[in-house]
Amino acid sequence: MSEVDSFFKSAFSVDNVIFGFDGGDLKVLLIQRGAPPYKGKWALPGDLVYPNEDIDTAAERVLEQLTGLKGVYLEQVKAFGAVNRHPLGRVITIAYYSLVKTNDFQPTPASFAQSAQWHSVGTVEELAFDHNQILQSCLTQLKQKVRIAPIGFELLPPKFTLTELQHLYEAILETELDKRNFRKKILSMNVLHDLDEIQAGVAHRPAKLYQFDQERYTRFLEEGYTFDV
Amino acid sequence: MSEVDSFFKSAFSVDNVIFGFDGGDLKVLLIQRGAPPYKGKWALPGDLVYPNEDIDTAAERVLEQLTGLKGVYLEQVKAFGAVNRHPLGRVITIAYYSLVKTNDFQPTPASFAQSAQWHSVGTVEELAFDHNQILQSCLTQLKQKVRIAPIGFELLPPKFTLTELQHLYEAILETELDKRNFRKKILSMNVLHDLDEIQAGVAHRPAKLYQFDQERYTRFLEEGYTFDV
DNA sequence: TCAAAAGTGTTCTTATTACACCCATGG
DNA sequence: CCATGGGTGTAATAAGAACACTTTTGA
Repeated sequence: MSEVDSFFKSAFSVDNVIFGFDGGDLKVLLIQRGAPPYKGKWALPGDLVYPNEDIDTAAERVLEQLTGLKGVYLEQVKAFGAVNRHPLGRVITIAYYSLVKTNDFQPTPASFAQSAQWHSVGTVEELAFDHNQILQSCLTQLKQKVRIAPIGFELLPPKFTLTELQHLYEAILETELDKRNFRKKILSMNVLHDLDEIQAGVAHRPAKLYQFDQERYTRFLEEGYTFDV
Repeated sequence: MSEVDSFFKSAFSVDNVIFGFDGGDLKVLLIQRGAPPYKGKWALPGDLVYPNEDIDTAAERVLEQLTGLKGVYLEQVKAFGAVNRHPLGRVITIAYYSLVKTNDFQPTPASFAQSAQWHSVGTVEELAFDHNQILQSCLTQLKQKVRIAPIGFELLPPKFTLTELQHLYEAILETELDKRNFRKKILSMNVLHDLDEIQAGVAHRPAKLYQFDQERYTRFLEEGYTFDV
């Protein structure tokens, strides 16, 4: 084997940390590996990148195979490339995270998985490969990003209450927020559209429903507006 | 060729955006390519990752070959993996940036380069591959990071004046800062050690010299301190 | 004595925090 | 009528922004 060939004796994969929110905890969608190595262990969904496929496309493909979803929020975090991270060869992986609405689909284990299941981020067990480390990096990045960009909405249904939004931020940031201050701040950003609708069928005063106003946000961005929770 | 083999018909490289500061502009160290493709064009220093080499190690190696420096600030940004980003095959690259003190070395073109030279970040010409895009990503990340972590000091000599530090921040953040407010803020963080020394040989009132106090910063971090310019 | 950059405080404005009660609904 | 979560305002404090003059040195 020539020297150049040996450089090409390696592969790359993508791993996708799919975040969801069930109203209480921040969740991550894990698969149980259906093939060695680490058969039976929980892991992040991922796959090798096809030779003629962009890495972003590969990440979208992994997401779609597992959830059926297209066009959801997806962001690359970084590459993981320790020599021995994969027991069967040299495989560098590119980590992504996605934000999905848990009600939009039922996870269907893709070819590479025995099963797929939501796990609370706070109580994730030991995962295959270096996936705990990857999850941690994605979580750190999400925490930062959610404060400076209006991406939290990606985890909520199109219509939501302010309390739901607050609980989402509390779950992601792992902190408690003051109800009045949170509402004041989020409403003062002017990117929520008051739908003039209220919850139905709840055993308490029904809350108003809001919607994220993407158009208005885009317009504000052009004027130099910054989102900042 | 089997299907599995075709997955392994690819390589990965690292590219390292080496930032420096000359007192005025933020600089980036570019090489002029000595071999095809893009022979003669300016590019980011980079190299293929050896089969038995961690990607971080590869980035350190590229840096050392070009500068002779070890142990300097180095941070991964992200991977670039469009199918056609490299004209000769499928090559994914992992982008890093480093912060160096320009006075510590003279760049020596490594084997892969005809020459190496500092360029002002603001006036970088068209580079080889997708390197303009990579540079842009690293710059964006540096801008964010420099505000929340005391890494600016990595670009300055061990002893520096507050005005030099301010000019550095102005160059990175592409903004003007108020002298009094900047000094108040940076001194209130208590991570600068006043050396009780002053500049010599300047045709104006000599400035006091300061040093970044890494130990004190580390101690503060443990107490939950956050750096924030 | 001039030019050039160093050094220094105060006021005003804005953002952040802390905090407690009444309201609407379903059971 | 009770339990549950929804909804609201103000005062105190802290952080950020704006701003001008005196000092020290070398030429």
